[in-house]
Amino acid sequence: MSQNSASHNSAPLPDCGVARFLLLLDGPWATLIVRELLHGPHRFTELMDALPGISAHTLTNRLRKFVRHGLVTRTAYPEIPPRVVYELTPLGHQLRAVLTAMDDWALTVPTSAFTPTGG
Amino acid sequence: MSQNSASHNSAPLPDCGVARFLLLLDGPWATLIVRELLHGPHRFTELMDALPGISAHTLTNRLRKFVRHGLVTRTAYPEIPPRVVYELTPLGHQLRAVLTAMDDWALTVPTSAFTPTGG
DNA sequence: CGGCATCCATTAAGATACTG
DNA sequence: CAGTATCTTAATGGATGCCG
Repeated sequence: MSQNSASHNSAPLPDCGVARFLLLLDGPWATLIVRELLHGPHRFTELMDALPGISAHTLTNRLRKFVRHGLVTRTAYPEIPPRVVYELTPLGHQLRAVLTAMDDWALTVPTSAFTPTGG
Repeated sequence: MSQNSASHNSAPLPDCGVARFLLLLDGPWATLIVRELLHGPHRFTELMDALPGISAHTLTNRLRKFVRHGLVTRTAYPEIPPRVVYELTPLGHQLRAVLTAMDDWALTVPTSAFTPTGG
C-alpha cells in the first residue's frame, strides 16, 4: 500500500493541501481529539472523559496515528499505576486555525442545514 | 436513525461546531468537491474531470447530500443532451475559509508528517 | 490505568452495467 | 450527458475481554 491511500484504490486523492489534511484528520473523531488536545496535555482517560461516546479502541488508533505523523507526542511515566500523557506538537497546534474556521462556519449555518427535507 | 448519527451508535458526536462541520463534510471526497465548486459552477462531468479518481457513484452521493443540506444548488436544464449545473450556495461559499485554513496548515507540514516511520 | 486483540456493524467509495 | 442500481472492498469505529 502506498502511504497516501486514503481509499483503497490506485487513484486516490489529489496532492493538494486539503487532501493532505484529510489524510491525517480522517474520520469524525480525529478532529475532535485534536480539538481537546488544543486545551492542553491530556491523559488517556481524560480524553475518554472529554469525548463522550468514543471507545478506547478508536481513541487508541487515532492517537497512534497522530503520534506516527508527528502531530502528537506520547509520554509514558513508569509509575504505578501507569500514566501516559498526550500533547500536541507545534505542528498539531497549528491546526487550531482550521478548527476555529470550522467552528466559525458552523455558526453561520442557520440550523436548517441540519434539518434537511429527507432526513 | 437519528439525523446526527455520523456513526451508528446511540452516543454519536458532541454538538460543537467542529462536529457539525464533520457531519456534512464527511469522507475524503466531500471537502475536495467543495474545493472545486469554490471556483464556480460546475457541470457533472466537469467535476468528474476536475476530481481524477472519483466515481460517478461517489460524486452523485456527495452532491445529493450537499443539495439536501443547502450547501449546493442543482439546476437541471431540460435540453438535449441534458445539462445539470451545481453551484455553491452562500453557505457553501463560507466554507472557503475552512478550506484555506486546511491548505495553509498543510504548507506548514515539513513533509515529514507524510513519511512516518511505520508507514 | 492504559492499553491491545478479536469480532462485528456501518459506511465511504470503486467497479460495472444500465437508463432517460 | 447525467445519472441510477447493485455488488464488493476497505476502513472507521463500537463491544467485549484480556494483559502489564
